[in-house]
Amino acid sequence: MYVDVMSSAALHEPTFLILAALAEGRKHGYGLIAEAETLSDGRVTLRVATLYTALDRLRKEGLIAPAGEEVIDGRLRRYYELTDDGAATLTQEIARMEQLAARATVRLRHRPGFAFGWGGGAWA
Amino acid sequence: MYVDVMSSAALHEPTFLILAALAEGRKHGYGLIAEAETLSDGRVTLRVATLYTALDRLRKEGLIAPAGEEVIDGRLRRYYELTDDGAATLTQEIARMEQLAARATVRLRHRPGFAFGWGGGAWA
DNA sequence: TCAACATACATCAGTGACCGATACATATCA
DNA sequence: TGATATGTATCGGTCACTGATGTATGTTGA
Repeated sequence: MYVDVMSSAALHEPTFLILAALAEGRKHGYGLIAEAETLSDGRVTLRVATLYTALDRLRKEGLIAPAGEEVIDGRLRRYYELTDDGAATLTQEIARMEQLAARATVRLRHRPGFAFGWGGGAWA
Repeated sequence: MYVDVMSSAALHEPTFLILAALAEGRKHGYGLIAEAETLSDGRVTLRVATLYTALDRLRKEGLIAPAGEEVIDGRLRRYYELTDDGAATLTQEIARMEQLAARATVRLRHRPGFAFGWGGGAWA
């Protein structure tokens, strides 16, 4: 299998959400859309075009793999699951995000004219 | 000024690095390339084409602003700085990344067949 | 009963951020 | 003097994402 081990290209958000959603276990297309919405607190709605092209691409890259088909209520479901390579990539991506977030936070605190209320910020 | 407050589109890595690099204070083009390289541990080299198109776009969006020009050793330097909107966007993006990273981590731990050694992982 | 809606699959053409290549100018170094 | 580093900037190509569209079945409500 051909795996670009040294790839450092950051995952786009929809792609990340697909891998993260599959981390729990196998899911089918529409299940992934629902899970991505949950993961992002409703911020991101996976579009079908994005989903199916991403699914195809990730399968070719060996990050996910088909995991059976079922017919539920007369409707076909195609399942996918994370491969070990996919889990490794996701792990790497999480580490990248955490490190960048941490470093950006430090720099923001050092910002000249740093203020606690910069207008429009919601601290929940 | 027109600001898309509810924008939920994730920043791409180069764009994020530019904003994060500017969080410390004003910087010029080549300074940003160096800072982005530092921030990403040498993983990401900002390309000039990416840099200048992003600088233009971010300026139009009001996230950064020109912050003076200088001539050092006969070479022109154009400086940029974060606007308050830019700092707010960066803050929001950091929160998004941290939340997604945390949630993805939880799901990965619940992964069926979860193993500690999945091949190729470097725990430093 | 039949139209509207939800579930579930899929494709096509357009957009926009990113990137390799290229260009120009000045300073330094071998 | 030719290569390398710093500094600016543009052009055309690639590719992930997206809006629109298509097909099919099951459910819900007037």
